[in-house]
Order: sequence, then C-alpha cells, then structure tokens
Amino acid sequence: MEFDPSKIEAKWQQKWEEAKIFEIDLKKAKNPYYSLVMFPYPSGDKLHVGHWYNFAPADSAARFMRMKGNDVMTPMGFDAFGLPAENYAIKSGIHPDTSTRSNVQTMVKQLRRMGCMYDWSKMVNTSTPEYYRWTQWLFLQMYEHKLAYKKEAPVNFCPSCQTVLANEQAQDGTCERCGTTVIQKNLSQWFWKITDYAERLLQGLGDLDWPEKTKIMQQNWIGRKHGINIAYDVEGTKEKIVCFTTRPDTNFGATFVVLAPEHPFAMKVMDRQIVPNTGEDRSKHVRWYYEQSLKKTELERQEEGRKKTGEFTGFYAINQLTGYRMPVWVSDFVLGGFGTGAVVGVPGHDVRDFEFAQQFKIPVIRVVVASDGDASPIERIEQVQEEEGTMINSQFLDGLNIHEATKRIMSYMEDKGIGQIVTTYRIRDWLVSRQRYWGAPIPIVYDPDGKPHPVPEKHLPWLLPTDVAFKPTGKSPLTESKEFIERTEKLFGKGWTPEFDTMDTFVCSSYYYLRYLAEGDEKHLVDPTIEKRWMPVSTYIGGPEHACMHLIYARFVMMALKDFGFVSHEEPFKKLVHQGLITNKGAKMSKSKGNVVSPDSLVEWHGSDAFRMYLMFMGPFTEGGDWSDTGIKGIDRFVKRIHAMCTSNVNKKVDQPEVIAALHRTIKKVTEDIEGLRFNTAISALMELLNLLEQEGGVSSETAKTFTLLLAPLAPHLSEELWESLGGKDFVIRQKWPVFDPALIKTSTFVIAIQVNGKLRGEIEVDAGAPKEEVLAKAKAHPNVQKFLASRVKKEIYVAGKLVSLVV
RNA sequence: GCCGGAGUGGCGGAAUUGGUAGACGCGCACGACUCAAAAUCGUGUGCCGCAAGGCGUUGAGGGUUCGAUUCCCUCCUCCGGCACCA
Repeated sequence: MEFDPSKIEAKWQQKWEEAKIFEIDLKKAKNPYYSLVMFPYPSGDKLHVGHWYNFAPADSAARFMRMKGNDVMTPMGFDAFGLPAENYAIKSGIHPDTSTRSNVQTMVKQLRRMGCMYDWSKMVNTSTPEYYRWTQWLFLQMYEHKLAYKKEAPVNFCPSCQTVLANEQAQDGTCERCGTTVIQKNLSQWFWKITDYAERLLQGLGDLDWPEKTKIMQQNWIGRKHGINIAYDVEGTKEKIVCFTTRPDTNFGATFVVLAPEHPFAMKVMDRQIVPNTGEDRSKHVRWYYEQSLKKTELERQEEGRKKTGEFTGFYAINQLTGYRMPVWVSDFVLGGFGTGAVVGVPGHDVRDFEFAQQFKIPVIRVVVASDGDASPIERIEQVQEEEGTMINSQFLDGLNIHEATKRIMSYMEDKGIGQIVTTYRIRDWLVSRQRYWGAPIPIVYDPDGKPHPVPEKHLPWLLPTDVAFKPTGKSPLTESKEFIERTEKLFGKGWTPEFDTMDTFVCSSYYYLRYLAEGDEKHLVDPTIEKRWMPVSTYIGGPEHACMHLIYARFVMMALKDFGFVSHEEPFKKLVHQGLITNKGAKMSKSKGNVVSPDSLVEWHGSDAFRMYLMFMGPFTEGGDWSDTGIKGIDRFVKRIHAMCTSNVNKKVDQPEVIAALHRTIKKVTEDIEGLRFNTAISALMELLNLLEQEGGVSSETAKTFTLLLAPLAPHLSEELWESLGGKDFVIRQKWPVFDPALIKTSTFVIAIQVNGKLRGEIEVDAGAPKEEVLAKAKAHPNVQKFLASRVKKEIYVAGKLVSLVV
C-alpha cells in the first residue's frame, strides 16, 4: 500500500477538528491536567525548528497523559506586544496591529500542520483589547493594593536615535541599531513592589518540581543576605552614616567609608548643607564626581574595569570599636540600590576595599589570620584574606573563628545600639514602564497638578491610540496622539493628561495561563471554581532563558492575585521543564545571523510525524543541540517500515512468547520514558521492537494494535491511520494506554557474564532460579575461564542474574 | 571571579542504588536486486586475528573497589547564568 504522509496528516487533522476532540469542557473535566508551553512571539520570521523542538515533544507528553486517562488541556496563544513589531513599523510604516495579526495567522496555520492537541477555542493574543484590558486591570489591582508606585529611575537612551532602549538593545553599552554610545537618563517611571514578595518567592521554591538549576538561579536572583546595618557618627556633625555589611567580624579593621555618589549624605555635602568645621571644603569635588558618574556610559564603566575612582568628602566617620577616624569617600563602585548605599571599607579582608585603599593610600589592618597561620601585613592583593580564619587585633574577638566572631560582634553591636541585624535582598522592584508604542497603555491619568489617578475599571480596555507615527522622537510615542489626550480630557476634565508609557510585555505574560482558563470571560479575570480545579499548571515547558524574568514575575503576580482574593493558589507552575536549545552552526537561530531553519519544507517533505519524531530522536529533550538533518532518513525508514508492518504484514494469529515478552518490555520502557520526557529512548525502544517483528516476518493484529497505541503520542497521524486500518474503533487518541504484564516480561533463563580479575572472560546461560553454588560451579567450568584460573581463586562474587566475578 | 551543566566511535546519542560500554539511528564498506542509478533488503563496522580468542577504551592524571562512564581528589576544555551586591 502506498504511503503518503501529507494526505494522511491532512485527513486526520480535519477529522480531529470536526469531532472537536481537543476542545475541553473546563467545568466537566474529571481529571484536569494542564499542559502548557510558553507561548511564542508572533514574529515575522514565522515558526522555526526551535519552536517545533519545544512544542512537538510537549504535545507528545500531553497526548500520553490523555491516553492515561486525564482530561488534558493544551492551549496556545501569542505574546504579541513588543519591540520587533514596533521596529518593523518604524521601518515599513505598517501598523504593528496589522503585521501582528497577519503573523499570528501565519503561525496558526503552521501550528495546525504540526497536529498538536491545541484547544484553539481558548487562544489568546496579548495585543488585543479583550486581552490587554486584563493587563490593565492587573495594574489597577497592584495600584489599589499599594504595590504600584512611581519614582525616578535611569533608562538607557540613544542620543542619535532619540529613543529609549531596552537593556537587551543596549548590550555592550552601544545602541543596537546605530552603534552610538548609550547614555543614562532619569525618567519618572512605574514600579511594582516585587521586593515585598522576596521572602515568599524564595521560600516557595522549596516545594516546586523545577530543575534544580533554575531554582538556584532564582535564589541567586532574589539574593537574600543576612547582615547588619552599622550606624557610624560623622565627626563634627549630628549626621550618622549607616553601612550594611555581612562581615561585621572584620570591623576592627575598618579604615574608611564609601558612599554611592547619589547617597543622601553625599548630596548634603555637595549642596553644602553640611560643611566640615576643619580642613578643606570638598563640596565641589563631590558634586563634580556625582555629575561625572551620571554621565558615565555603560561602555566607559566597563572599560574602567576594576580600577577605582572616587572623591574624599572631607568628613570622617568614627569607628566605635577602635575610635579610628575613617575618611568618608564617594565612589561609583558602591551601588545606590543595594544595602544602604554605603559601605564600610575593610581593605585587609575584601578585595574591592583593598583596591580602593591602594588607589587612595588608605591604611590596611589585618584582623584575620589565614588558616595557614600567615599573619604578615597585607601589602599585595593576593594577600587579601577573605576566607576562613582566626581573629586578631580585634580585642574581645581575638582567637575566635570568623563565624563565631560574626555572631559575637552582631549581638554586641545590637546591644550597644550601634547596629541593627537586617536581611537584604538583591532583587529590585519591577520597572514596568516602557517608553514604547506597542504595549498595553498604563491605565493612569494625571490631574492638572500632575497627581496620578487610576482609570476607573469601567473605562477598560483603556485603548491604545492608533493616531501615532512611529518615528522616534525621544519621548513616548503616545504623546503624539491627539485622540488619547482628547479622550482623557473628555472623560476626566480639562488639563488632565494620560500616562503616555506602556507596560513591559512581561506583565502580559505574567498571567496568561489564567486567561486561557477564562475562555473570553469579560467580567472576571478567571472563574474561581475553574481556577481552583485547573491551577497550578501541571507541566510548564519553555526555555531556560526565562528562569529569572518571566518565571519570577509570573510567580509574583500569582501570589499577589491570591492575596487580592482572585485565585486560590500561591504558585502558578507545579512542574517546570526546560527544553534544550537548537542551534545552527553553533549559533542561536536568528534572522540577523541568517541561520534560521524553517520547518515548513521539512514537514512538506517528511511529514509532521517523521519530523516530530526526528526532533525527539535527536537526543535528550532537555539538551538541544546543533541542527542537522542528516539522520532524518532513519526516521523516514522507520515510519515506512511501521506502515508496512501494520498494513501488509499482519499475518499471524498469535505471536511467539518471545515477541509477547518483548512487547511487554517495550510497553514498560515506552511508558516510563515518555513519563520522564525521554522521547529519544522511547523511540529507540519502538525501533527495537519493530526490528524483532521484522525478523519474525510479521505480526498479529493484536500486537500491531498495541504497537499503534504506543506510537500514538509520538506519531499522532500515522497511528490514527493504522488504528483505523487495523479495525480499531473511535480515535486512537481516545484509547486507553496499554498496560504491561510483569509476569510476561520475566524470562526463564539469564545470561551471566563471567569476569576474572575484572575482565570479561566468558558467558553462561543459567536457569532463572539457579542457586549461587550452581552458577559459580558452572562459571568456573567454562573452558575460557579455566585458562585464567591457574592460581587459587581468592574471592567469588555473584550478582544475581547479572554476573560472576572471580579474583585470583 | 562566582554559581550551574556537560565532555563516550567518523556523527547524533544509549547505559549510572558501581556490574558484559558503545543500545537505537546516521554515515561508511561489501553483497543482493538493476543495463545502470536511486530506493529497498542482507552482512559488517574500536583495534589485531580466517577463526577461537586477545588487547584497548568513556576529556587528562590520581584514588577507593573484585569491578568505575557512574563515587572521591586534582587539572583541562566547552556551554549557560550572574558579575565591583559590601
């Protein structure tokens, strides 16, 4: 019988659609299983093989879960706001909405050809008003619950393009498009208080079935640190400078204090609000340094490397422990946003502090002796002692190791009221403002005094205006819209203005998994009873590049929504899996590199089933690899051989016991492998079984049917076709997954390997129940083994059913 | 620099509560079919050997063990993430 995948695939895709077998009734489902893949960006490049590499195995796993008796929901949608569409609009003049909608259409068409179980009735597109009204609603909720606030923050700005750049567009400190050096500009922007959730985000990781690597990355991103804020008096003033440190044990060796250039104390100095009563007035120097640091580009910062710059403020802070007069400096190696923005310098025991001290000739004191006993003065950078050691020159801490000393000094400082034990986090609040057109408008308006007010919910969706050109002007594109301003004045009054910024696209993707469950509900974000049953997502599959952005934001939003009372779960994704990355000639596929491999012609040529299986057979799903189609022939042959076996070679009434045993071993192996997402070995197990059937010269209808069931998640179209031709009822995807019989797997004899001194010297076949003595005797009798048993056998080891090891 | 992960034939890869390394597939070689080629099928494919058999072997070196791809130590290379975070 002639085999034509493209005909078969079109036929079954149509049948599935007509029977609506992938549309899930969320309310009626008995065993909800929510299988989710990270939704794609509807790029003009269309789907590439990387998408298939991600989606096809995810679909196979979902089909498997369905056959195991679950009500599986696998939605698909589009993360449609974002820069590429806007940049394309700037170039072509085509409105992003137009290009996005057409890209979505193309991609849906491509996706349909894959033959996945997507429930298209639940599709979302984040750039449509029906969707982004909920993005805006989320903003209002955050605002209402005081988790949204506005403050000045620097953005990347390209002076030549007159535009704000995302961090990714300003890599290496130059503009992606024109190569101009990017500068920092302060703008007033909206933030969401993810820092309020830092501890919960950290604690929640414990119970998640996520890759360890990803959990560690989130842990580091959140970056919890226990330390102490020490308040130092500034000599001759009433001021105190508070420094955060995790190493108060070394404080007897503190010889200076450094402030971030924008630290409030530095501001007071440059504004001459405080002036040292002795010595030189340094306010001009401090101001100059502050201005320089603002102007400094990312590029200059990187070129500077670790070389330290700074200015002395003219003030001294007093180290209470030693009475040491610590000069107070400003330097941009101290970050304003971490800890207190002020650092106490202990040059003997911190490399950065040492570099600074050396640069500005500040004394170095050793207070920790290294474990090798080295107590010499610290003069070179290699001698800086950050590791384990014993305290010296530290009065009551002397002799203690650094950990005990840390505890002791912390409680000492707290008792004396000079320090406060604190926990800080490295994670920053989420900057959600974007000075961009193609995003959801922030639903805020300003009264004539510039005070922000939320746009009332009844006005959502707060529509993105369309009367905007896309030429960069240095301002948010929405400022050009007459309609936007008129709309605001009409609704709120004369002199009122809208917020012109749009929201980060990560906001759109922070809750889309809930919106799939809403089925277009215009009244609620999601029906609470459905949310309760379907969340959290059973398996979430997507790239590891989202470990610290999307996957933290989504967790934060879910937690916040729970606190607001809209959802019942704390965590959105119970199980997370990262697919590997498919590269081409070693590089990530991208249009700019010109190495994008399109799946279309491959599907045309080999069929979706073969192409999917090839991608899965390439290697472990989580590892990815470099693209090459050299091996796809093997899968083509496999597919044809399956078809031949299950159509023209169904010629046996019953199969031999060895065939039955092999079949049941294969059921076991394929079941376990698909459960563990090890598709490559599941396919090779089916290949082995097929090889055996071919050796037998044919197969019974019973076994052929079981084979078809095992194939169903991996090659959905072919298996439907074979199921039908074998006389199976209904769709194969609606059948029960086969169960193996352990009794049938057992064999009556074992092949035992014989090792002498660890080297393989022979093999014997023994009965399954043979006692140890009998096996050993038989092993020693093996002629080739005898040759090596010249001297006495010192030790005999028998691993039941596996091997005999003899030591002479 | 710090935190992860990986290194196995010509290639993709398989095997780890320590137990016959190289499953499965690609490629290659030879053979069958063919006027021929493609496709298909068969045989072989770490090295030596006609064979029996022997030897070698999982990035490098060392250790534990009857036995190590698997566990421990030192080092090298590649990939991913973070990076002046106090």
